[in-house]
Amino acid sequence: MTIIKAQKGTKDILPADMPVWHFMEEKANEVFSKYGAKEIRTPIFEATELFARGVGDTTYIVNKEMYTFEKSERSLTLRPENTAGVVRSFIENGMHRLSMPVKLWYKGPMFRYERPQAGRQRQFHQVGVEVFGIKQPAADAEVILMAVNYLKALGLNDLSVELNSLGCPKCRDNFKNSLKQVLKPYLGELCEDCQTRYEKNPLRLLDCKVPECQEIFAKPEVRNVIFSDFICEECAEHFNALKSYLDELKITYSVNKLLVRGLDYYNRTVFEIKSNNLGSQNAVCGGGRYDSLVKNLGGEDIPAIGFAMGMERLASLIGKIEETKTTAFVVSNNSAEAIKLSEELRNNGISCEFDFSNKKFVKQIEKASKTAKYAIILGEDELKTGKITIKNLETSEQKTISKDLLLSELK
RNA sequence: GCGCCUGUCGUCAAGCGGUUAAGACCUCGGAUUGUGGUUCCGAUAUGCAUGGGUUCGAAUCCCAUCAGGCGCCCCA
Repeated sequence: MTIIKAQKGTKDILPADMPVWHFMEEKANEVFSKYGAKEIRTPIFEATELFARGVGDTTYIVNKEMYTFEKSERSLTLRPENTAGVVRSFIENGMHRLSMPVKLWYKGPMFRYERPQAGRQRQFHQVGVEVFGIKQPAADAEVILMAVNYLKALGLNDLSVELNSLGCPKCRDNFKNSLKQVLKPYLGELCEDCQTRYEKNPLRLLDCKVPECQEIFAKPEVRNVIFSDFICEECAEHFNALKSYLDELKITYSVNKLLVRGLDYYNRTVFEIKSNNLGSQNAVCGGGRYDSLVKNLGGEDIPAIGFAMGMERLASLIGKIEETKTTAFVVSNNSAEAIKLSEELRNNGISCEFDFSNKKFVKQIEKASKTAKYAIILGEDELKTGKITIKNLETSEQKTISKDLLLSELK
């Protein structure tokens, strides 16, 4: 019999990992609620077309990394990210008629067919926020604030915020054109990837790491274009306003002109939060503004901005959190009495286990000391006298009391 | 999709061509038939990811496959 194993790039989240995951989930609810965000859960699979139109059919994710399958002549895809799904739901449920802003947060598994490595799995989890309906830069600031404060609530401080503005479609086109123009003479020298990027998505040229391409980008005339303030007056105003909000809020950030992000829907503000303790997959958070996505997916013309964080990456930064012990463990050789007493305690809100196999008391207490705070000893002596012995397993204090007093002892 | 490295019990590992496949933790049992976290004993791999090969002889060398790690790519 061959043993069936978890599929490549997937992982069990085991009981020992749960305290960290519960911590991340509880903090998400706690922090995002403070900003008025409500949780939303959208389906794990959607129409393939949603991602092609939403995320963008020239993106790496949509082209190479989607889990797509056919069912009843429909093409379905396991979601590689959740923004498209949330936007779909926003439109479908008529949320544009709610009073703006509509703030939604989510958590859940995402799927991308990639080569796994540290901090990168095929099934992974994201927690994220989407804010709809506000075009003013204060919304950008608030969204970044939500991300930063969530990370703070998790106790993560050694992080840096990077910021950029991609401009609006208009000024971005100008930038793309001047970029293409200045690179034209060097086209033959660029790497293969960059040659396709040149045609399909010139912005992505900026994050190429091939040394030869970097050399070309370092040439003064190319550099001048890359680092030029290409964005139009309105976009620049938006970006400046955002920066001054962040300055006033004492959020430290750095502007990274090369920050582009791989999803097509972004415009104006994009940002990333990175950790220095993660190896090469070091981005814990990525996000930005996507003012035309709602409209492009058939909804009203509603601006939006959001971010997503990789929960596995967060978990590895948080480290280990101890499992909580159950409160009581009933030590007894009388299963009938033990199960009755245990259930009574549980009905009063006290977590409790008991020994099923009538092992020796030594063994039972040993087990109790590993999993519980109190041993409740219900042996022959106690059964005869109608009393109960309670032992605090941390302090070794022990007393025999009448059964009615047990609950107040445990509270 | 590409490159480099790794694969011995549930876990961490020693072993580097001839060993009875160390050791530690966990688990289970006993010392201790009603008192734990210390101690002491004992049990637990005919097996070294899988399949081929080389050799008198392979966990040890070679090849393939699978899985994992890291980097590129990409991204959370």
